[in-house]
Amino acid sequence: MPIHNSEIADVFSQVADLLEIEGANEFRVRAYRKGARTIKGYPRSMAELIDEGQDLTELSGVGKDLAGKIQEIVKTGGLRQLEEIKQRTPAGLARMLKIEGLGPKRVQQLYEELDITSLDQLEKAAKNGRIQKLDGLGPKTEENILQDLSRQDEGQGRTLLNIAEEMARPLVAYLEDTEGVERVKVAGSFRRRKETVGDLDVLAISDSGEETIQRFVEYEDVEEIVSQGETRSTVVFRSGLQVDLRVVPRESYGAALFYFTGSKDHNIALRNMALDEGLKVNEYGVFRDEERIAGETEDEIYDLFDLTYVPPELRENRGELEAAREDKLPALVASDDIRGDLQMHTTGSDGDTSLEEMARAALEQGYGYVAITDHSPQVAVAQGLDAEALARQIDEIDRLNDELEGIKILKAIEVDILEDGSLDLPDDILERLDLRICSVHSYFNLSREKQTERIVRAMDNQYFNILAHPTGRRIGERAPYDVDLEQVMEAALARGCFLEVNAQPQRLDLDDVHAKMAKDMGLKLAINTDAHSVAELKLMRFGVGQARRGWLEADDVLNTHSWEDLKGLLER
DNA sequence: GCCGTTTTCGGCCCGACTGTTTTCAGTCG
Repeated sequence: MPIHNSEIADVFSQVADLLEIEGANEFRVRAYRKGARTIKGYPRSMAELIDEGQDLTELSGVGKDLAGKIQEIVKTGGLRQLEEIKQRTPAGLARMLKIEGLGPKRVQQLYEELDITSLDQLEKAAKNGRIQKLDGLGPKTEENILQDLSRQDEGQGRTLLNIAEEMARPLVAYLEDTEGVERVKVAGSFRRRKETVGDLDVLAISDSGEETIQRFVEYEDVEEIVSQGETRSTVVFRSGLQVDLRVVPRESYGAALFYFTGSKDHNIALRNMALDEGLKVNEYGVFRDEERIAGETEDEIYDLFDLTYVPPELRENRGELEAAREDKLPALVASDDIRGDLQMHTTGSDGDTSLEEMARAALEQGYGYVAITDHSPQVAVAQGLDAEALARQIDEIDRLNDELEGIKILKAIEVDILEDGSLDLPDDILERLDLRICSVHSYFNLSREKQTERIVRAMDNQYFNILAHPTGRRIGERAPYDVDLEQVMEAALARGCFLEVNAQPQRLDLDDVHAKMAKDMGLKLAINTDAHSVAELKLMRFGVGQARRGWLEADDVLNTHSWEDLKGLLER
C-alpha cells in the first residue's frame, strides 16, 4: 500500500508541532509546515514522483533535507526523526496546541511544570485550579481552556460552503443596516470559494468602528464573544461557526480585502515581493516608509507590483503570482457561461420533481439544454430505471421536446459502473440516449488498482461519456475511494470520455487540485448539479467555484458549449 | 529548514487583542 501525500504531510505537521513545543527555531518549524502544505496540495503522489526519479526539491518549500525525508517516509512508512522527537516530547502535546489560547510556550510550560501530556490531564488540571497558579496564566485562561475542551467535544469542524453562505447572507444584511457602515464583504476562504470554511472573515468599512463592533456582538446568532476590540472582534455562533469582523476606513478597503481574503501563502508571497522593493504591505495599505502608496482597491495593489488582478479563487500560491506577472492568468469560467446542466434526477428515480417541471425550471434558468439522468436499477434505494422504464422516459422526453420551446431535453441516464466494470444497462438501450453519465455507487473499498481498473474498463464501453463524481467522496462524511485519478484521466482522454465536477456542496468532486490536473492534461470537464429538485438546479455556482479554483476557462467546460458543439465533443 | 537577477549567509509577514502584567509575552489569523 503506497503512502499517500496526506500521510507524508501529517508526519511533517507533527514534526513541526513538536519542534515548536520544544522551542526550536520558528522558521525551521515554518519550513516543515510549508512542506506539509505543498505535499498535501500536490496533485501527484510523492511515491510516483520518486519512482519516476523526479527531483523533489523542485517542489516549493522542499529542499534537500525535506526531499530526503519524503523519500524515507515513502520507503519505510515512517520518519526516524519523528520517533526521536517523540522520545523527548510526548506526541499528545501536539493536540494541546489546538486548544484556543494555548500555543507552544504554554504547552511546554504545562508539560514541564505540571507534567500534562494529554487533553484528559489538561482538563483535570484546569478543573482543579492548578493551571491558574502558573506564572503568566490566570483564572481566565483556565476557564477558556475548559470552554474550548467542551466545545471540542461537540465535534466542530469546518463548515460546508453552502452552510456558510446561509449564515453569511443575513449577517451581511444586518451589518449593512448599521449606521456609519458603508460596505460589508465576506473575505477569507469564503471569498476564495473553498469547499469548506474554518470561520467567516467579515470586513466592514465604517468610520465608527466601536459602534459597528458593538452591533456585531449583539447579532442574534452570537452565542459567545471571544474578543471585542475597537477594530476587530471574534464571536462564535450558536451553530459553532466562528465569525471574525474587521472594521477598516475606506482608504484601506482594498488592502484589508486583500489581506483577509488570503490565502496566507498568497499574501506572504506578495509581501515578499514588496520587501524586495522596499515596500511594506499590511491590512491598511502598501507603504513606502510612512507614506501610503496604495490600498483603496485590490486592483491598485496588484497593479503596483506589475501583476494582473488575481481572482480570489486562484489565490493559493499555486503559481498564480507568476502567471499574473506574465499576464497569463486564465479567463476563468463564470456562471453566465453555463448553457446547460448534464446531471439531474426526477421522480423517475430518487428526485422530488417531475421531468416536465425540471425542464421548465431549467428553461427559466436560461439554459439551452438539460440532461435527465435518473439512476439505473443497481441503485435500488433510488428505485433506478430498468430498460423498459427508461424506454418510456425516452418517449416522454420526445413528447416534451415537441411541446417545449427554447430548451432541448437530452435523453440520458446515470448508469452504474458494476464491480467488474460493466455498465448496469444493456447497450441497445444506452445506444438510444444522447448522453450517458456513468458512476460508482458500490464497492467503494476496492484496492486502488482494482478500482482504477474497474473504471477504465467501464470507459472501454463505447457508450461511456462522463464519469460522475469521480472519487465518490462526501465532505466530512465519507472519504474518497482509492483510485488513481491521473490514470483515469489519461484513459478518458484516450477514449473521448470526460469527467465531472459535481456541484453538490458536499461532493464538489473533482476537487480543485484534480480539476487543474485535468485542465493541464487538456481534458475537458462537465460541471453538473446532480439536482434532485428544482431548487438544487441553483447549486451550479458551487461547481463553478470549484472549477474556477481549478483554473478552468469556459472552453474547458463541456456545458459552456452549445448542444450542437457538445454533441460533436461527445462523439467517440 | 528554505532560499537567492544585490546574497551560499542571514534573512524569513505583520498587526490586534487578551490576560497577565505594570510594560509585555503569547497567541491568533
